[in-house]
Amino acid sequence: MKLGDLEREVMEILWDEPSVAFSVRDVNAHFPNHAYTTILTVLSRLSKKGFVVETKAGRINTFHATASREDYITGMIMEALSSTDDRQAVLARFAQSLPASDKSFFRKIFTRGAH
Amino acid sequence: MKLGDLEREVMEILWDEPSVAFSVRDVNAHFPNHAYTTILTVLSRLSKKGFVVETKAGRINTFHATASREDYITGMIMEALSSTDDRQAVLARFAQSLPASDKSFFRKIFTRGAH
DNA sequence: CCTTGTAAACTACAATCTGTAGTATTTACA
DNA sequence: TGTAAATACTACAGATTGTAGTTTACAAGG
Repeated sequence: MKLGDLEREVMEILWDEPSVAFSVRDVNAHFPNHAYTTILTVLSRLSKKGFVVETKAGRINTFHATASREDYITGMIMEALSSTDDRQAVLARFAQSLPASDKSFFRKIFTRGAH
Repeated sequence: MKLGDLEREVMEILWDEPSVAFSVRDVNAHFPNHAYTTILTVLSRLSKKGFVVETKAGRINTFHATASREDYITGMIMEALSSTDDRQAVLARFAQSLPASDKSFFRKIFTRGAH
């Protein structure tokens, strides 16, 4: 599922500290230009979309991300990849487009382990 | 830039035959359930978005994709990748998530060439 | 040249998504 | 039990997209 700009910005906050249970107020503290209820709405929608989990702690609801940023981004990449039936063409083009530092990182990953 | 469902379906037609100059009628032939003007609108929007080029051939406009499907998908992947400051974490997760066939394809790619 | 059929341009509209936030309601605690 | 804070509910506007009608242009044939 796709995220809007503000939704994504809120996720960034939660992703940065996966182990923290954020109250609406906590998140809102990062967005001084937005109303409390705006953040509340966004968090509710993120919950409905499955990106965050809402936990009742007393009368306060707290939120944390259900998956990591890496998972989310990887998911997007996989989704993009799945939209072709010529994966290798895409993978090749992708590999070619990477900056040298990413290439050497991949080289390390793929030359380790099973051959 | 993002494509809607129908926009994407139309692009698939053009991507499948990059060298063909499609008239609106040609494209519409692939979408019997859609009105001619619907396809015309979609192609115009794709043109405005830069995904297709419109060429006047006599009084008929023809369209072809400006980039390949591989380019488009690679672009989406790159965009996803650019949205983190920990590329390696994402790349590692990504590599790990690939099916074995993709992994071995990558292994081939990255063990060739400069070491 | 005038008609006619096709092509393109222009206009319109509804559904959905997202940002935005006010208002109403609940509830824990002092 | 009153009050402050938190949540739930409701609302709305702008952008995007699917959808297509209406209007205009125009080329070719009679």
